[in-house]
Formats: sequence, structure tokens, C-alpha cells
Amino acid sequence: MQRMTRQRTAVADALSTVEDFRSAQQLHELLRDQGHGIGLATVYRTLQALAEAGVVDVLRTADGESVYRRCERREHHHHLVCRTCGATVEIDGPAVESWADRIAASHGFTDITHTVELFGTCAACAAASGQDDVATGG
Amino acid sequence: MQRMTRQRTAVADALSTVEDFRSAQQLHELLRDQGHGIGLATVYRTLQALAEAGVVDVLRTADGESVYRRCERREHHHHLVCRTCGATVEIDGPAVESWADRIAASHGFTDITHTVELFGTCAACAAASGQDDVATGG
DNA sequence: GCGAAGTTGACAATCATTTTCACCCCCACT
DNA sequence: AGTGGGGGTGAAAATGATTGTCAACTTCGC
Ligand SMILES: [Zn+2]
Ligand SMILES: [Zn+2]
Ligand SMILES: [Zn+2]
Ligand SMILES: [Zn+2]
Repeated sequence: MQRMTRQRTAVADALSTVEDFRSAQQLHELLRDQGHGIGLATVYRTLQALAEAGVVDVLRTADGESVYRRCERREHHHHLVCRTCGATVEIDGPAVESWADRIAASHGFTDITHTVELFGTCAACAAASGQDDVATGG
Repeated sequence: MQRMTRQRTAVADALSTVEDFRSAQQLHELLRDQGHGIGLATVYRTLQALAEAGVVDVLRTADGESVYRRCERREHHHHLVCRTCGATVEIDGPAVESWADRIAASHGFTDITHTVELFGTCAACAAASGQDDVATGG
């Protein structure tokens, strides 16, 4: 039986107030800063449970760290993530879904799942970086 | 300057004889079995170098382990990987490439990269699993 | 309020990968 | 063929995210 505890509420709340993908450690630090006494292991366990329940999305950063985000949609979707600031856009790709299934089936594969994530530099970060270049140059 | 050493040759050779994605540790064990004395750290370093040179492809398994494969094509492509036996098919997705760029651009993102990998059960493994079911059932 | 059962958290353990660093050996040059 | 210097090697230690441990602690149905 799942019980509602102070810690679980805190993690859920923290996820609601954050827009971007965050690691367990970042969330732990955030919660500590907010004055919640909470153990790191508990943050990990809670995030894992939320991920299994499909309440939060998980993805691995380039350096292998797991990051979590409470997305608007509960249904299957993908993400466009800013490599610099973590800004995230939820994206749909019906064409990709059917393409994946079709390709896999044509090779005799079944029970298909897919990973599709886009990474880039958001407009804000590109502008900031452009500023830096100018500043550096002059 | 890159030097050609016994160890680097051995790793390259091992990759050529293997069809599927393999982890650094698996390759290290394979090399040891073949009688090559080679350190694990060297295997890691060599695979990393090969990956940076674009000679081998890398992807992360569900549990976060990096696996490497010498693919036929040097150009950009994706993979369809059997979750059970690791059998791999190189796949092309021109539609996906343009879709990714279009979506990202429409959100003001630049400098786009994408991760697209398909996982499933290959025909052979599906058949084997079906056999198991029959065997278990009778 | 009680108590069984789920939860917590400090700390140890895991485990892939990286770093260290003293020794090794490849190779351009002679 | 010999040599030197600088890249390469590997055993062992370090790293760092994540997981396991387990005694103490809450939660919640009664
Ligand atoms: Zn950004
Ligand atoms: Zn999809
Ligand atoms: Zn298979
Ligand atoms: Zn692509």
C-alpha cells in the first residue's frame, strides 16, 4: 500500500515548480534549500516510483545521469531539450511512431520501443552566446 | 600523434569480428580469452578514441552501460537492436532527419542533434521464446 | 491511541568508468 | 640498427551516480 508522506509530497511539489529536466541530486539540493529535511535515497526512490507510475518522464543526459521532469502530457511523447539551460519542449511525432513500427516490423522485430530525443540550443541561449561572442570580440 | 600498438590493433580486430553492440568489459573479456594481455583501462581508452573518430558507434543500454559497434556505414544512421540477443540492424530515416530539424527549428532551437534508437525482439529470439512457452506449457 | 506495515535516512556497498603514475615501447631520425 | 622522447599501458586507486542495508520512525485503519 502506498502511503502519503511529507517527503513524497515535497518531491511531487518540487517537480511541479520546475520546468526543466532535473537530476535526483539537483532536486535533493533544491528540497534541502527549501528547508525540507529529506534523504537523498528517498529522493531517488520517490522519483523511481513516479517514473514507473508514468507520472514523470526520465531521460539520460550525455554523461549518463538520469534526469526527471513532470510533463504536461501523460501520453507518449518526446522532448526537445536545450543542451545549455535544459529548457524543454514536449513534441509529438505521429510520423515517427509509425515509421519506427514499420521499420522494425519489416525486419521481423516485435515488441518495439523507441528512444527519440532532440537536443539543441534554444533561442535564448543562442542569443546569450552571440552576446558573449560580441563581448569577447570587442 | 596516434601510434599503432598491439593493443589498439587487437581492439579493432575484435570489433571487426563481432556483429553486435558490446560493452567495454565484454570486449575486454573477449580479448583476454583470445590470449591478448590487455588492460581494461586501455580497452576503455581505445573505444573512446574510436568513437570520437567516428569509427565505432556508441549507445547506452537501458541500464546505462555504454556499448560499441563497428558499423558498416560511416555516415549518420540509427539502429534497431534486439533487446535479448543484441542483434543489430542499421537503419536509415531520411524522414526522421528532416522531421527532427523542422520541429527543432520551429521552436527556435539551433545546433540540433538527435537520438533515435529502436529496441525490440528479433524474429529468432521471438521464436525461441515461443518454444520456451510451449516447453513450459507441456 | 495502537500496532502492523510501509517509509525514511545515514552510511556502506556497487559498479561502470576515469584517473594516476611509474614503467614501457613505437617510430622518426640518425 | 641504435636512440630518445613522448605517446601508450596497466594495476590499482579514485570517482560518482545509484542502490542496498537496517534500525528507528511515521502513517493509517481500527
Ligand atoms: Zn537554453
Ligand atoms: Zn514515440
Ligand atoms: Zn534477438
Ligand atoms: Zn538521424
